[in-house]
Amino acid sequence: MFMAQEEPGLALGLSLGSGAGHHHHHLPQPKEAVPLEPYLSLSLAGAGAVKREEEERALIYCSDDLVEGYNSSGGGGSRKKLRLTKDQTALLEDHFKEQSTLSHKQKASLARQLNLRPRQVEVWFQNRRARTKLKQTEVDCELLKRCCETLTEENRRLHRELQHLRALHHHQHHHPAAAFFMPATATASVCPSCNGAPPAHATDRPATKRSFFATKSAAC
DNA sequence: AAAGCTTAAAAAGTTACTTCA
DNA sequence: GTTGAAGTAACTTTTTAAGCT
Repeated sequence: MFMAQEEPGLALGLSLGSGAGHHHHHLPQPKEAVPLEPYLSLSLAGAGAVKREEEERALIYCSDDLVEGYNSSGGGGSRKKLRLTKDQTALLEDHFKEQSTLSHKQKASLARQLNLRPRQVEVWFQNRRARTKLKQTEVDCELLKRCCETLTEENRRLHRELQHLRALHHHQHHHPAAAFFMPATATASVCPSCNGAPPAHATDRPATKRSFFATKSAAC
């Protein structure tokens, strides 16, 4: 289903009517109200050259945004992109650490603090969640790779041991007295990487996507 | 109770822009 | 100055979950 986005131009028209009230979850609700004041980036005391440059960038973006919008579909102008300042990102990160999703109230409050639109805060959180997930997937992937390497090596070792035992068996068959000198090489009975734990699939139903890595990391 | 519809929110996927080596 | 890769803000589409009829 297509969801209408919050267009800056549209927001200007709508923002006169409704305030940023709290809405009930999953009930039809009006478009989120957007503050009328210009969206300026954070300006903090003692800003250095780099910071001033960042702020200027955000300022240019924001004023354009108010005047003509930034959607690439509009008026031939290309979509402009804001780079959030370090302070803005830091505050967003702080909130993300506490909670990876936001209520309407939290979003509005954070947007006010940062002088951003609620939509920008929302997008930042969406992207941040995606980055977190991607990073976790990479970690999981690395874990599985290592697990695979360990098991491959173990498999090789067991094959060698099996060959050795077969050779011994053959030797004993032809020279029964040699059994007294059999070395104690037959040691492996449990996968060392699983540390004796019963395999997850022995008792569980097929793992869901979400639970798969949880069981995997416990075993390997 | 079950089925189908509607809605908002989140996830997934994509585009466009910036920065840096 | 140019180029390509990486990072990310902003966007679109798809999926999910909940409420209602």
